[in-house]
Amino acid sequence: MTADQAAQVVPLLKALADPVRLRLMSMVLSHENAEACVCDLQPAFDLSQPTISHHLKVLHESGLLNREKRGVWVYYQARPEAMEAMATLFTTAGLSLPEGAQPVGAGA
Amino acid sequence: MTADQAAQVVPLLKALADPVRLRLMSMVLSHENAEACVCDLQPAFDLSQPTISHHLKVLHESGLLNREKRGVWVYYQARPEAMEAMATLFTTAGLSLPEGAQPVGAGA
DNA sequence: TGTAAGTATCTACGCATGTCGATGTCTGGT
DNA sequence: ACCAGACATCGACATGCGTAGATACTTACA
Repeated sequence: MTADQAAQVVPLLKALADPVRLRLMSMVLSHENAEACVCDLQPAFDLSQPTISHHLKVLHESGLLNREKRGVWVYYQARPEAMEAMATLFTTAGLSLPEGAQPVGAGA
Repeated sequence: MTADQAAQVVPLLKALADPVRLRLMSMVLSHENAEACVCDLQPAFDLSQPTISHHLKVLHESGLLNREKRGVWVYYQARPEAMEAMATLFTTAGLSLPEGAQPVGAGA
C-alpha cells in the first residue's frame, strides 16, 4: 500500500473512528432502504441536535452518506461504493493477512 | 449495533485512521510471516524514530500488533483475530449493506 | 567495564476534534 | 404574513493527537 493509497482510505476510517458516527452509520444501514432522516437518528443519542448534525456532516463529506432533502426532513443514505471500499480494504486489498502467513497465535 | 459494540470496535478504527499507522500495518502484513522489526519499517517514513515508536505502540495497545523482542530488535506481528474482526465488521456484521437495499446509486 | 546501536519513554508544543448554546435557514401550515 | 418545526451553521471551549528533541533502557560486543 502506497502513501497515496493510504491517504485515500484514511478519511473514511477517520470518519468511522468515532462511537457516535459508527452507530449512526449502523443505524442508517439497518433502516429501510439503507436510509434514515435525522429525526429518526437523533433520539437514540444523548447529544444535542447540532452535534448530531455535525457528525452527519462528517460522514457526508467523507463520502459515506448521501444527503437528500424531502420537505422539512433530511434523509441520509449509505453509499454502497464507500462501504465496498471498506470491505475490500480488509479482505482482498492492502490490509488482509496473506494466506500462508503464520503469525503468533495463528494456530494452523 | 449497540453502543457497547461500537465502543469495542472504535479503538481499532481509531488506530488505523492515521496514514502512518495504516501504512505500518500494511507493511507488517506484507512482510514475511506478517511480521517486521522497527528497523525494517522506519526507513520508509520521513519521521523521527520516537514518532514511529509511538505509532507502533498505538497499534500494539489497540490489539492490532503483537510485540516480540529478539536481541536488540523488536518485531511487530499482525494479530489475525484483530484483522478478522475488522473484516467481519464490514462484511457480515454491523456495517454492511443489507442485500435487498437499493439506496441512491445502487444500480440493481 | 565500556561503548555502540536499536528501541522506548518523557516532555512539550501546535493543531485537530467533539461538544454545546445561540442563531440562521428553509419548509409547511394557519 | 406569521408562526412553528427540522436541520444547519457559527463561535467558543476543553480535550485529544501527531510530532520532535532529549533522555533512558537494553542488548551485543570488544
